[in-house]
Amino acid sequence: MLSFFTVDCLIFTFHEGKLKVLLNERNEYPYRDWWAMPGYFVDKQEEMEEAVNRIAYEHTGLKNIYLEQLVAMAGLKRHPEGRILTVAYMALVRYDDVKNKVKPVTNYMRQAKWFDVNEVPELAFDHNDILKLGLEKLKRNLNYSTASFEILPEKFTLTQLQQIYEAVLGETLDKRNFRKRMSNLGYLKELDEYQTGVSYRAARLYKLDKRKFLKLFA
Amino acid sequence: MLSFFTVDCLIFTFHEGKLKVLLNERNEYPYRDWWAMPGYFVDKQEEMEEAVNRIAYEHTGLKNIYLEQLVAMAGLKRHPEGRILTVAYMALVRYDDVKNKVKPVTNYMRQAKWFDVNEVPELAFDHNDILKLGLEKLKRNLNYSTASFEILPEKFTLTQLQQIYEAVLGETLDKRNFRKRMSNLGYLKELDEYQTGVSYRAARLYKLDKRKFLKLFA
DNA sequence: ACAAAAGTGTTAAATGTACACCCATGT
DNA sequence: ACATGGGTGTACATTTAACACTTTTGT
Repeated sequence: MLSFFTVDCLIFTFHEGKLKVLLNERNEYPYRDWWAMPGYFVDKQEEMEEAVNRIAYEHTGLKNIYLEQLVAMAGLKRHPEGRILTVAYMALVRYDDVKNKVKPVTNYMRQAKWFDVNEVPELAFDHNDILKLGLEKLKRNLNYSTASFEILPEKFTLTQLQQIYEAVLGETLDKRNFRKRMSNLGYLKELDEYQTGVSYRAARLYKLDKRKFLKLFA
Repeated sequence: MLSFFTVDCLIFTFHEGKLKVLLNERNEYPYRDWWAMPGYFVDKQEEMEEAVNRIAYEHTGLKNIYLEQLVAMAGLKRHPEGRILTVAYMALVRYDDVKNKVKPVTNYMRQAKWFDVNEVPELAFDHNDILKLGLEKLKRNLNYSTASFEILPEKFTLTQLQQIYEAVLGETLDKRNFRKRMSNLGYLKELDEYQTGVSYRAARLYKLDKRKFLKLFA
């Protein structure tokens, strides 16, 4: 039994130095054939947080991702069949965990595909607005959240971390100052491991020290 | 014609050195006789932003206040008659503008009253949770928003400004450092006017220089 | 040997923090 | 004269910002 509101999922990842967002090609009216954020109706007897996880899974194949509320949209004209309120959620996933798994398990959606955030087409409903709000939130919280670490491989190089900062902030940063700042934060664990498979000097790998991070913000 | 979701308004002000929140005593079931945030059903053909302004007015008498979206709540048990989704908004008003005007114009609510944020009773629905989220948002944004200036008289003393910072952050601040920091921001206009009606040395008044503030954050 | 990215320090400026006393006003 | 809050400066520590070259590795 369907409820009278929907949830939408704004799912970001990071791959090849670019910030990406996961979109579905719709197979259902309205907006059939358009690209849209994964989203659907919440069931009558289902908590919204359960629904958003279920729907993320059904439309993308991704499980156990951490979704955080972003905004509610209720414009009278946002949906052609009359006002359908939607609550948008936002999540960050590691590309390596999911690269082969982004495939809808319902046929409401034809496919799921990663788009560079700078190359997103015109989307269904008000989804371009939601994306914009999501990017702003990402930017606001960059320094106070583990967002960058949820989106990177568990072991990452400082250059990868810097690329995320640059992609999210939309500006380039000084390498030395960036590294100094990150070390001073004290929650990066320097590993005795190095990148492999690159044709140049392999970079050292780092991990987030979650304990220290939490201590800092509690 | 009523819609199937509500909006709630979290309205803050500042008076006598304290941060206050505006609550209604309910005259309707459910939660008749309880205190609650001003809130009600959105009309079917009404934009949510219009609704929140209308409802704020009907339940408190306040007009033309700037409300910003805070969070959507949709717990299955939040409303005794089944899930009613609500979108909570947040506003800041000047006590001097409104002190004699907080009076409901509907009889859904018996009265509207300012509560010290530290002395709020158990509220209807999940309104205590919403209040907590609102206070956190206030704190997060304190340095990047005009919140403190919307809540103060247009002409204010530095001590009043400091009291807001202290109330919102929940800690005391050093007077000299606070004043130095505020002057350095460059968007306070020092007036040639002074407090009146106090039985001690009258403090100089200041205004927010909106132009300079906007330049700084755009 | 070349291409590609990794890695590394210093200096100057700006900002933040700790701290205590005299001043002006109304009663 | 006293009670009350208004108003002020200095020294030190920390953080930020600008800036360029050498090292390592794979091909």
